[in-house]
Amino acid sequence: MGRTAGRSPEETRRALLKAAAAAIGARGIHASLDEIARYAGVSKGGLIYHFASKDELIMELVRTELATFQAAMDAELDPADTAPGRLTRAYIRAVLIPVADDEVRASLALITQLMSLPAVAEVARADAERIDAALAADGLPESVLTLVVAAADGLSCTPLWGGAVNTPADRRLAERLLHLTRHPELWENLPWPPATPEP
Amino acid sequence: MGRTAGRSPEETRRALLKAAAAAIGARGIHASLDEIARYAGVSKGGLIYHFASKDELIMELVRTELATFQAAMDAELDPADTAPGRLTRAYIRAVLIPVADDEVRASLALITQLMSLPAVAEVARADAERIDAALAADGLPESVLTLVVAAADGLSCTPLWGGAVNTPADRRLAERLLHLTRHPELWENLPWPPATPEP
DNA sequence: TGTACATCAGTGAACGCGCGTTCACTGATGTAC
DNA sequence: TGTACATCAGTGAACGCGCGTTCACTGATGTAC
Repeated sequence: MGRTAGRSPEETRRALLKAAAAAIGARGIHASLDEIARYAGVSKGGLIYHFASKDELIMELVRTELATFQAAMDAELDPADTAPGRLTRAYIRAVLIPVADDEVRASLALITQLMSLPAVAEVARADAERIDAALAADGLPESVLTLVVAAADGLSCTPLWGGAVNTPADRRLAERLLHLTRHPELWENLPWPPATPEP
Repeated sequence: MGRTAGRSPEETRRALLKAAAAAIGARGIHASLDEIARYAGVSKGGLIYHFASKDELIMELVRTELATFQAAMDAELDPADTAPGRLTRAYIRAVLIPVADDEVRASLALITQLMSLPAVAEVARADAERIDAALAADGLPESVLTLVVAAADGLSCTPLWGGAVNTPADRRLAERLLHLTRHPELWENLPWPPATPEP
């Protein structure tokens, strides 16, 4: 059989990426090409027509995932917000975007699966470095930025160990983190003990 | 050849687990049994004598990793510290134990590799639930516990995305988190805006 | 507007290789007498 | 204290299966004239 009627090649390609995300998230990085292809409604050969190798398919999947997070951050960036910390606020909101538990878990499962390939880890590392640099230039005091980013990251990676996500306590913490980005002096002016000197 | 002189079976077994941790951490969950066995100085058959299947080897590795973290927490538990939050302080110290960057990264790489197997994820989830329950009963106000645990988790999972670990800013944040567990009112009494009502 | 032809978007069988598992065998160690 | 025998702690070859990749082939689509 030749070209399947009723679907453009681009749609087939997107279906393959979506099937790859679902299969790899659910069954691990060793989900077979046959499985992925069948899930997208094509043969293994059809998959290989669009992505010359499994590596190519996976790298393309990674690029779309990273782009999706960047798009989420852009969407959370408030044009009316010009105060210091605006990017950090977008980051917190994007990281903690309230979606279904299962979705968060599936997305994390996919990412951890993908990260097991060194080539993927390298691409992700470069992307993380870019975001870190942008956050560092966002105008917040370092101590508050460190706290707020660490806490947001911590909330978002909890499901990695199987914990619950987006509990009421989590949401209240998120609110407070956002508040701190607008009033960093609250954190900085707490009566901290003197820092222990570096050895 | 029969039993290799100069090493007890228990030592061989431990060497195999150590080799498995190194190989899986470095080359992923698909590190071959042959590779692991050779690294421990035995044949593939010798490995299978100690662990009947790859699954059994991996599950044993998981159990030792979880036990190692529990032991680290126990070691950080200060017997002289009887104030509320003592367990939480041990948790923070255990999670952020200052070791070499490479070690942290290797350990996280191993864990994420292992977590890709559903059976492992289930065991880890149960263990995380047990620790969460213990922390919840540690006598700290929920809001402070949520903040402190999230921030500690966030600091410790940063290398997952390739970030730097244990920077001066990180260490200062860790000090402050520990301080907050002793003075939770500092956090609670900040002038927070009223919580947004649940929809 | 039909038609010939090139290219696109696949199919499905076959290949080959890596790897987990099985198995027959063996030298060292422990133990009963 | 020597000796026979069972068991332990392995070796290394072979098997078989899953899976990524290759390849010959094909019907649908696009395009020049």
